[in-house]
Amino acid sequence: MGRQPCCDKLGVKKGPWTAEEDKKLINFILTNGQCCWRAVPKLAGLRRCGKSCRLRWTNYLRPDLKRGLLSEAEEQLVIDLHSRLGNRWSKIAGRLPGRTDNEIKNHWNTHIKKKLIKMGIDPVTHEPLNKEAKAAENHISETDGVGADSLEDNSSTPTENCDNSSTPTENCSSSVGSNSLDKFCNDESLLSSLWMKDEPPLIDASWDINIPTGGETCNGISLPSWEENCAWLLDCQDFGINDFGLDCLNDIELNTMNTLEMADKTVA
DNA sequence: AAGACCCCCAACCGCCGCATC
DNA sequence: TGATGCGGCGGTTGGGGGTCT
Repeated sequence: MGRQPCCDKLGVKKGPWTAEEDKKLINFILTNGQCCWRAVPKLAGLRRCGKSCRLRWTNYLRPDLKRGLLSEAEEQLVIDLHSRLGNRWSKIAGRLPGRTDNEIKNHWNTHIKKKLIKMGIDPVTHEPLNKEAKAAENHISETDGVGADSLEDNSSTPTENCDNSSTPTENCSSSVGSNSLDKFCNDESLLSSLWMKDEPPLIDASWDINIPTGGETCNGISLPSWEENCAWLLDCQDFGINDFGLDCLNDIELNTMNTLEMADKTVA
């Protein structure tokens, strides 16, 4: 017997989300938190697959998301992490507060890849392109390696991952012929903060408990403020703050919103 | 002005790992 | 121990918008 599809294909809507659907999903999660995604569509009154709801929330609606292009620092961080982890976008995203794996993956494919090629660096191996032919010859004989896995375990420093890799993408980037990347890799304070043992996943932190107040930093990258994150939602012409059914917010959340509103008025 | 082309990114698809029974 | 359910991940796609001719 085959596996059941993740959702009942009949009557399930696909394609771009409407403002109305977003509202429903936001309302539901603000009220109930993130629980069983499969049940979310039904409980929230959405004709969507649970998977689709999860994706929409994590990639677009989550209030702790940073929006806009990746900064130079973030880009360099992505490059470095990719050289160590390969295409494990969720792991990479976990090191970039406010960024999603989808966003990083997209940015990699549309911007960074081209940039690296232009710089003469192979985006897969992070080796200089003219070395690729030689590297390919030698690669077959390289079978053992722990680089990325040991990184995931946070059991060693980055420089300790440089010896062997099971795949080209997991090679240490120390040999990359990019001055800026080398400079970045040699930023000990930044890197040490990235590879700290027992460091909790950044992205996985509960957004509704630790609402960033703005100006905070993580790994040297500034976190978005609650205000900034709400702004884009509130700017949507189709629905304003009340349309989200914010009456379902708890006191803390409402206080936060009120404080921000007051601050807005003060600044204005 | 309009058609062709390109770029970007939100969303989908299929697979995998883990938990549970 | 295998079947099943679920969440999560990474690859891919398609459509909208921008640019070029």
